[in-house]
Amino acid sequence: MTVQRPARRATITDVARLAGVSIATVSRVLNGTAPVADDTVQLVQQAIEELNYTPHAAARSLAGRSTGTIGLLLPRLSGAFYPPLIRGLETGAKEYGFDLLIHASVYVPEDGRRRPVPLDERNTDGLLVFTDRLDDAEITRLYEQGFPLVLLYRAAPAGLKIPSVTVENKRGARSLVEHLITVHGFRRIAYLAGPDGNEDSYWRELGYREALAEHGIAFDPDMVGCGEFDDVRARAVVEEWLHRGLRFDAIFAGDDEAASGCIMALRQAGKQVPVDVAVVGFDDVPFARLMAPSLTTVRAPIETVGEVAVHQLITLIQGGEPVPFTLLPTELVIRQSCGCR
Amino acid sequence: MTVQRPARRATITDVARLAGVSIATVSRVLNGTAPVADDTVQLVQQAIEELNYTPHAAARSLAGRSTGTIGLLLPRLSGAFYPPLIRGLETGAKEYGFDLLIHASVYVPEDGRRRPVPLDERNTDGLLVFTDRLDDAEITRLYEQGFPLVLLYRAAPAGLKIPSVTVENKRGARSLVEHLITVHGFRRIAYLAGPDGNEDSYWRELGYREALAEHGIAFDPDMVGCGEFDDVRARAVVEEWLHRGLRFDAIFAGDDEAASGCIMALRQAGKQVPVDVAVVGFDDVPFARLMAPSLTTVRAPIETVGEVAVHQLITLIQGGEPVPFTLLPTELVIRQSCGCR
DNA sequence: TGCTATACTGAAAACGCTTTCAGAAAACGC
DNA sequence: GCGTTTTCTGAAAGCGTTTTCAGTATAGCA
Repeated sequence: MTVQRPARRATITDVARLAGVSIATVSRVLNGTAPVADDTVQLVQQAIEELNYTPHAAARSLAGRSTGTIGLLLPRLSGAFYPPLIRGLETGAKEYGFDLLIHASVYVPEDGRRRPVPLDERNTDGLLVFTDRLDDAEITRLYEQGFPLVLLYRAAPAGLKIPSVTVENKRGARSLVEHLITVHGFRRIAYLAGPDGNEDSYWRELGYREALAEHGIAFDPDMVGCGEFDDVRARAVVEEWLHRGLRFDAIFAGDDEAASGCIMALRQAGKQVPVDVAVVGFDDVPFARLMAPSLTTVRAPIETVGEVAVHQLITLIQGGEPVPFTLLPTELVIRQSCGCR
Repeated sequence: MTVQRPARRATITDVARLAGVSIATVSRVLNGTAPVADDTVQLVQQAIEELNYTPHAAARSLAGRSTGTIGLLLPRLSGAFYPPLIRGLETGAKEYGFDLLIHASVYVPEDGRRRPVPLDERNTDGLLVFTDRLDDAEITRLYEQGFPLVLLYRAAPAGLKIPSVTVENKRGARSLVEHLITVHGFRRIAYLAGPDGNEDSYWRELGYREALAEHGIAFDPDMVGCGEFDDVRARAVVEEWLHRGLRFDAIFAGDDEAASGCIMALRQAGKQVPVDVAVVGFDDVPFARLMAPSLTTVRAPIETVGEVAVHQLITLIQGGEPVPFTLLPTELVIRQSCGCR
């Protein structure tokens, strides 16, 4: 019976002492980096078991080993869009035995100076970058250092060969708006853009404009507002439109989240969707089919994006050659909010 | 013009050299742990600026400083339930200038041995524990070590004074089921439990049973299935019930996620909600009001749970006295899926 | 049998930081 | 002007790992 130690976490030294070997040996059995005699392995493993030892991640990464962890940088985590993405990432990470550490950068650089991101080359083996907060300078630095990076829903800064994975935004948006025009005969279609500088939004707007042009409808800047892919923002914009007396027979809400905001605003104002005005979204998040009316949207394979991204990242980490650019197909999903059926 | 260094990250030594001081001094201006002459501070800050230096978190935590980070341990991250929770946590963390690192433990201890959790006392200042994966032994160890811990939606293991925050599950469930009974006259009400061992589920079932008993309805074990708070699981269970010919006029789905699964199963089978069978959920996640039919449920202040939890944790971190147990009130939200209006 | 390659092991340096200790310089009190 | 604080600073130890280097047995081979 040994005396009860203070509940201090066991270190490699404790293990070594208990097993009667040097810490170097313990490290070796831990990592399998050099041959160790079977008996010794036994001893060490017993000691590890007994002390309930786990290596100190910080120390390990300090000493320059891999961390077995990949990081995800997000602007935020609220919204129906993220769960499927995360699920895809989890699936991918799990498959390769990596841990996923997530940082939602809630910080706005209010005081002018941006706070350092707590996830970087020193505590992860690679980074998935979704946020546009991480500026190009930081990305460039990491890239030049050879640190594995994969970009989600955004293209690499000019000149950098960083793999990125995204979806066919333009094509999806275009077919969606074309449906509105050709099937339902709508001509006054409003668009709710995403956050400023958002690439998804940029391409979706392009698809929207192309569809308009294709069918001889003039683009009217008054018909585009900024819903920021957010339900409350979108709601406010639509309320403002209504208040202003803007006429439209359909709204392409930018994404599903914003679509739900539109519907709430319209309902509040006594308008029926889709008979008075049609509303369509983008993404096909899980609740889209459950909404009243069920939402016509574009299915973006969000979960697949996650899986592919992790796959690319881990390929990179393991020294392989990743696919530089992945564009996942989108698919029109006709339900009722456009006026069908 | 200095020669372009390899894109190696600057260390404290680089800063010290550039500023012409010792690393100790740099550390001091960084942390304000001892008085430093104004001129020296200037010099050091200039050097930091120039080298774009950020301290190495791992090294810092190794050397025994606080990390400015709190960790969140979750079983998973997919599902409509999490976004509001996370939003609350983010709000709270931001308020105190802490970073939030999230680990969704996707790992099942398949090979018998549980993998170490990558978030612990060595890389965070405190931990929010949601998952039931983290076993009592580990919790106990951390607790005895004096490490700040707050439990979400679960009570502390016997004897440990760990603050926990949760919602009035029993009361909410009870009033929900009573509504079904007294207002709509339902007698055959099925219940979909959550994952095994889940405390929320335990209390909700208790509320369900109490309501039944109160109104002289016998509890029938055949009428409870396991939906695991998951839409696809719930859907499967309801399909199986239908297949088996189980009779029920209402389903209390355990949570909103499961409720949406129920509705899909029923719709698939040609049953109308709520005229053929009523469905009610729990949580009032954002999409509940948008569903068709809109979901009668119990509003659990998920976001508030997050905020309160962070608050408690940070109180603990800063050496204060936290509230040992917080029980947030729930509120019945009547919509249409129960048959009202 | 003697020599060499191989299996195994430990000492010690290194990773980037914080902190203690002690010393030097400046300020203060009389 | 002299002792005594106080302010400021640097050297060095230590945090828990990995890894290099230098061994010492042991096995293999002629």
